[in-house]
Amino acid sequence: MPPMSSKTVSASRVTLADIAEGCGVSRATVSLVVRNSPLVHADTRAKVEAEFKRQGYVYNRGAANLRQGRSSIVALVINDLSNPFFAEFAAGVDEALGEAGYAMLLGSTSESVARQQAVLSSLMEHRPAGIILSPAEGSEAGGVAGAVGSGTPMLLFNRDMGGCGWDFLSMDNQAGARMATEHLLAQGHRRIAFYGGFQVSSSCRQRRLGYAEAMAAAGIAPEPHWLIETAPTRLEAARQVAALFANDPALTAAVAYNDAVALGLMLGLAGCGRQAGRDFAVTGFDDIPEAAVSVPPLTTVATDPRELGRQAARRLLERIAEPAQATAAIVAPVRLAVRLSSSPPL
Amino acid sequence: MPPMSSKTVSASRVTLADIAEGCGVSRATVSLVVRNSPLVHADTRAKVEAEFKRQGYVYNRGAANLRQGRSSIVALVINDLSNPFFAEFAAGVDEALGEAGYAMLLGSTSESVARQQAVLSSLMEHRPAGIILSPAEGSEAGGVAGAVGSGTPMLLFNRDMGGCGWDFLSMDNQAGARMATEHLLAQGHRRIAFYGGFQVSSSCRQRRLGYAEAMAAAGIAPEPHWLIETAPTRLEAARQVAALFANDPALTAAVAYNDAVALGLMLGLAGCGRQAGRDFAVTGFDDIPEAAVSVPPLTTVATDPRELGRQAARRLLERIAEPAQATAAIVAPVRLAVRLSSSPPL
DNA sequence: CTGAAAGCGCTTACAG
DNA sequence: CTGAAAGCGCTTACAG
Repeated sequence: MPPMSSKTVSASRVTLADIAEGCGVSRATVSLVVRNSPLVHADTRAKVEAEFKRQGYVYNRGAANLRQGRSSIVALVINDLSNPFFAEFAAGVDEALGEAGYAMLLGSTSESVARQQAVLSSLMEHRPAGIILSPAEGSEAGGVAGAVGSGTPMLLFNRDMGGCGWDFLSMDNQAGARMATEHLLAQGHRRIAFYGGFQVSSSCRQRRLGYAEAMAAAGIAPEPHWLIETAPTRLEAARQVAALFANDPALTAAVAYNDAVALGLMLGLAGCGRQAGRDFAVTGFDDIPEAAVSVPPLTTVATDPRELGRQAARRLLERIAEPAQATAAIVAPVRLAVRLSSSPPL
Repeated sequence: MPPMSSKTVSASRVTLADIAEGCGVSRATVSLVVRNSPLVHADTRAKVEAEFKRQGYVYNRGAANLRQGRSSIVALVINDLSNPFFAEFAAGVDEALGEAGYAMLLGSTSESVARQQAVLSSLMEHRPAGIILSPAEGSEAGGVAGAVGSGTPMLLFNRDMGGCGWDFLSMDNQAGARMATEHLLAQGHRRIAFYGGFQVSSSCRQRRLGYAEAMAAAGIAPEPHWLIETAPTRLEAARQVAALFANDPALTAAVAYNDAVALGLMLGLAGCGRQAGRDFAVTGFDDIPEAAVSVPPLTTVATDPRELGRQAARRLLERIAEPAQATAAIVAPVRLAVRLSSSPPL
């Protein structure tokens, strides 16, 4: 006599075979139902679906992927999730991935190249269909390629690593810095510094390029000491403010590498007896939430990180669908949010 | 004649069998090597590991998990990644999970119960070893249980849903609000409102409780209209400020539900001819980055969301290791960050 | 439209 | 310490 079991279902151990047996069809048929194949008769489908409910069936996508030799996972590797810019980016990636039926595996590197290698290797063991990587500062193409291999489509975000056949998405750093500089020029500033960031980073180079472009167009040749390098953090930016005026006390404005640097700069200005937005103009880059509420509110180049995330995911999915297509470098537009920190010179 | 292939390895299609064949051992042996079994001879291990390198082998954790009937993935489901509090929390979860060799599958719900159901169901198909869920506003235990089943350990974060045999981790809302209220009382305030949040949310109820406790201890019976409900957003908080003074223009301070509400409240005060930190004291909750740089800087209850994330992950991993143990409600301590927004009354 | 058999890449007993 | 066989839960041809 069979036991009166399977009324209470044992924790999601229900398999396709159980369903098949439960309603008297083959496993193949159940498999077709689960994947919405039109081959199966409506009555059969209904019967099978009722059995799904009854037994509490949960599809095992891992098993399916193993058999099919594909994957419904995309890995996102980010330097710093606690940076709101990347958090928004991740939210955008998740959004677009979810729509396409992919799940997102997330890893973070804390800007450490060593951790990045470890995280990439570990994520690869889950056989993602593709990877979105925002490279840690100082990443090298060789190391990353070694961890990822050549079989997994990858899209680089924010920092390029020398065309290794990967797609690359970034915001238009050059145009952004150009817009910020042009804005300051339009306010009547002439002696404008470019403040902060590491020269080695591609985003810093691009922003400096935009700055130089605008200055040149205005017929101004920036002095070498108008270019000040600092770690891209608030604290470091605040510390270096003295260096800004050491060589040229007549500077009246600065295009900061990013908002963190700009906020640090504004803080440091006070220590030099100057006040941002009053006797010195500052612009930032990123438009982090704080920018709108700082004192004074910070004029900055606004990007839409969530939209960037969506774009990154969509582009990667395209490549997953068609791996052979040519590699692309996508540049997303930016806009200037003008606030009080960028007033005309005295 | 065999082809001279396999010099350039075809994109990570290398399997254990290839390695076994490549160095003349059985697949079982290679499997033992990959899992660091002490059973295998050092020479054999070295030979196999050399072959890993040579062929560029990547372990397929999905296949291993399928066979072993376990999982090395944990799913994190969060209401809003663009909220820095949750982003930090996620970073902490990721950190602790990584240390333990787990990968993190991330989903976000945008505070939508419907999306939460969809996300949970979708993530379950990847057979996570456990789930950390920060429930969307209005979640019900039944729905969540339906999507997750009873076989997967789950830890709830931040919002409880009526003891369904799940672990629950939250910060000490009650103590935090009590501390904030006591601080205002110590400054000499008596007519103190509790401002913002939805009464239905457990965190709001707990904070109100802490507020009431401190008031009672000071011998003050809060008037009913000192409790003002608003959506927990800056905008809504700013809009409702008039309501605050409609019934009682003599209020001198408010304990705000969280920092967003507090910042909105401070904004709205200006519209009523008052100034936070000068003729009205405000405290917040969360210590978001903006709190330190707002004008005036916001006194607030600081939590350490990254540490909360680590704790959540560690607790979940414990339960995964030992599913039978009793369910726990973990309350993480908080501290008060005193700043200028909470000055004494005029 | 449905069923029996083989296989995805791994691990697990079970012998040796 | 190593090997041959079976199986995790699914899908894929291939017959019917």
